[in-house]
Amino acid sequence: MLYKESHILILNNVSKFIDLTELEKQKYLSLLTKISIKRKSFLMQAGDITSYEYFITKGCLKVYTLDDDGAPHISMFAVEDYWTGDMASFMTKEPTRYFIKATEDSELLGISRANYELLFQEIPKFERFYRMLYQKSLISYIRRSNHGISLTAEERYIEFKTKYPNIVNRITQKDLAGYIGITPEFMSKIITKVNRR
Amino acid sequence: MLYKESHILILNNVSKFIDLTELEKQKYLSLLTKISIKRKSFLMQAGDITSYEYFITKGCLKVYTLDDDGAPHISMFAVEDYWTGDMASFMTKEPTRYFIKATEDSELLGISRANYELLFQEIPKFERFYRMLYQKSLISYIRRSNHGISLTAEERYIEFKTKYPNIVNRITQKDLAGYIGITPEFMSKIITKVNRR
DNA sequence: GAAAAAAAATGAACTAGTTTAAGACTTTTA
DNA sequence: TAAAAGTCTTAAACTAGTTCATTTTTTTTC
Repeated sequence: MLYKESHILILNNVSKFIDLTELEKQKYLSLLTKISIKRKSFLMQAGDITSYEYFITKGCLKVYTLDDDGAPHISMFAVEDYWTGDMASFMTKEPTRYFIKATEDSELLGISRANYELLFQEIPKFERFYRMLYQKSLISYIRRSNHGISLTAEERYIEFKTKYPNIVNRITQKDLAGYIGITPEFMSKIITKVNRR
Repeated sequence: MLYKESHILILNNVSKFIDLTELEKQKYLSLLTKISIKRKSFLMQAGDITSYEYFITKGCLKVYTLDDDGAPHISMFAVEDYWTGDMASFMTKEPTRYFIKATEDSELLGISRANYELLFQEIPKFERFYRMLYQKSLISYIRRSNHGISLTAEERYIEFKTKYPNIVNRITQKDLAGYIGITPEFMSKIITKVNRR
């Protein structure tokens, strides 16, 4: 069977953890919705109740909250082969506190809450897939939550650059500051300092 | 069937997400190892390759790393009804960077790597249990990793006190500082300031 | 229950990161 | 392609949090 490029990407992602038969692949793909989104538009805004989780097949999006002073705090950049969304709102049906905005024209595959539940009934192997996906994410978020309180801003910047060299060049310095957790002004100083070496 | 108190605790924890038959319960319990650990002794030290994940049935433990200057950074306090361990080392068999030390005499139930894998074969429902457990943990670690970079130390302290009122009284101010990500001296100042209100 | 060890409080001098403001540079839009 | 909007840089004054040193209080140990 010949698949579209975006479908190949998501099937490869799934195959990192579980094997699917041709029939299961087709069933799985039938539960997904293709979404195109223009640069600068929103996939989600604070207050929304989100009914989808998303897999990025093309582009880049930023996931962030706004604090009381209106300053953005970026929790992740989602690029090709990443999953994103607000799991808390997806699970509890409570309004999200997140904004998700495309920083490039992007293409996603979404799975709705209903289809997510259906998926486990139809192909129980997906419990394993998500168990392993969440386990892996958990390891990196535990790491990140420790680094947020134990590393200096400069150390966090160097870590980000090393870990995601491909993402650094696709985002603005201002957004990077929002991810590292500092002001754009101080981000500018750090970058000047680190590059001077 | 009559169960030991510690077994009731862990079965209740599991039943938050999945239902087990009597036979499955007994099978599950047979895969667990009971561990007793004295205050001030280590469940795990940096460099160990950990082969267990742990459920706490009694007591309190702190999970932490030491930075280059030897300062401790506490990533969680594990009390009754919590799961702990180093998932990264448990999964990859690489040496851990964590220490886990009992702050009270404690009792745990451990599941070995071999039995963890066996569990999924014998009772596939456990894929679902761990999928949901990890999903829930993920939500709170995403939150924590954002708060680490976006809140002040005082705000993080107030959040911790509100979220875990039962834990605050069981740990030292010094350990709390290690969790909040500040020095014990500054922790002391914050507590004096907040309590003065 | 006394001695030792660890934790907590306090203060002064310091550093990492913020705020505000202004000018230069780059990207977007009409 | 010019104007507008947004991003980046620099610098001075400020604040949150650290470091170091000392004293007091609490907990542990024998």
